[in-house]
Amino acid sequence: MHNPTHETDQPDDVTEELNRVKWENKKLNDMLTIVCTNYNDLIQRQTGDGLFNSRKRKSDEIENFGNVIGKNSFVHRCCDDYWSPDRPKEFKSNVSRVHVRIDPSDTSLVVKDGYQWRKYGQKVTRDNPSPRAYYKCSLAPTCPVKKKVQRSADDPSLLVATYEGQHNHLPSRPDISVALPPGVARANSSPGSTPIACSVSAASLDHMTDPIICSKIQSAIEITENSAIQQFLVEKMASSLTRNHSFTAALAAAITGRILDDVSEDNDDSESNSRVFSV
DNA sequence: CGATTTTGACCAGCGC
DNA sequence: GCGCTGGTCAAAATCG
Repeated sequence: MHNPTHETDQPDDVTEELNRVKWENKKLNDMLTIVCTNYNDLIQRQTGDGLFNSRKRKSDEIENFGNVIGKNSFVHRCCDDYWSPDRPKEFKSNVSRVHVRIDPSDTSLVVKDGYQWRKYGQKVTRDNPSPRAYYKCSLAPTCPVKKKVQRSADDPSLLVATYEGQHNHLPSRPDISVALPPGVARANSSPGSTPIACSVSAASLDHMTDPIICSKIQSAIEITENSAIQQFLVEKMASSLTRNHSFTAALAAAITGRILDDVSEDNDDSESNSRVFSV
C-alpha cells in the first residue's frame, strides 16, 4: 500500500504519508472488524441453527473452516472422502482432516491443537479395528466444533483427526495458533507423538494435496505481524463467503456505499482511496 | 470437588 | 419393516 517512492520525499511529506497510511490502516481495521462480525453471524446462522439438533448423520453437513497444520501433520483437501469411501459426497465440503504421526505403541487418541477438548464418546467402527474418539470443544460453552480422532487403518502410526465446525473463540494456547485466526486449529503433539514445532517443514507441506491450502498455510506460518494475520483472515473468509451469492451481493453493496462515503468525506484525497480498495 | 474420561445404552439414518 | 451402523447421551469412575 505504501508507495516506496515517498521515502525520498521531504520530511514533512514523509510524516504526512505516514499519517495517511495510519489512517488507511485504521479504516481497514474498522472494515475488518465489521466484516468479521457479519461473517461470524452468517456462519452461525448457516451452521448453528439445527446443526446438532439431529444426533445422526446429518452432522456430515457441518461446514468447517478450520485447517490444522503442524510438523508431522498435514491437511487433506476439505472435500475428500472423509472416513468411509461409501459415504455420500454432496455435504462433505469444508470438513478438514489432519494426519498426525505418532508412536505406534501410543494408544492415546490425543491430537493437541491449541484448543481444549472434552471426550464424549468412543466407538469401534466397521471399517477400522481401532476405536474412534469423539471430542467437543470445551473451551467455550457455545463452541460448536467437534473432532473425531482415529488411527489410520493402513498406518497405525498415523492419527487421523477430523474437525467439524468453526471455533467462535480464540485457542487456549495462543502461542500455538499465533498465526492462525479463530476457526483454524493447529495440530500439536500428543504425549507420545513427535513434538510439533510452530513452523512447518517443506516435507510436511509436500503431503498436502491442495496447493491453494498449502500456499495459504505456508503464508500463514510466516505471518508475524497483525496486518499479515488480517490478510490471512480476510482470505479465509473470502474463500468461503464468495460461494454465498447473497452475501457477496450484500458485501458489494456495503463496500460501494462505504467508498462513496469516503469519497464524499475525503474529497481532497481520492488517490489514497483508490489505493486502498484496489487491492 | 469440579472437570474429564469411560462405557453401555439409546437414537436415527440408510440400505436392503 | 428390519437390521446394521455411526453418533450421542448420561451415569459411573477416575483424575488433579
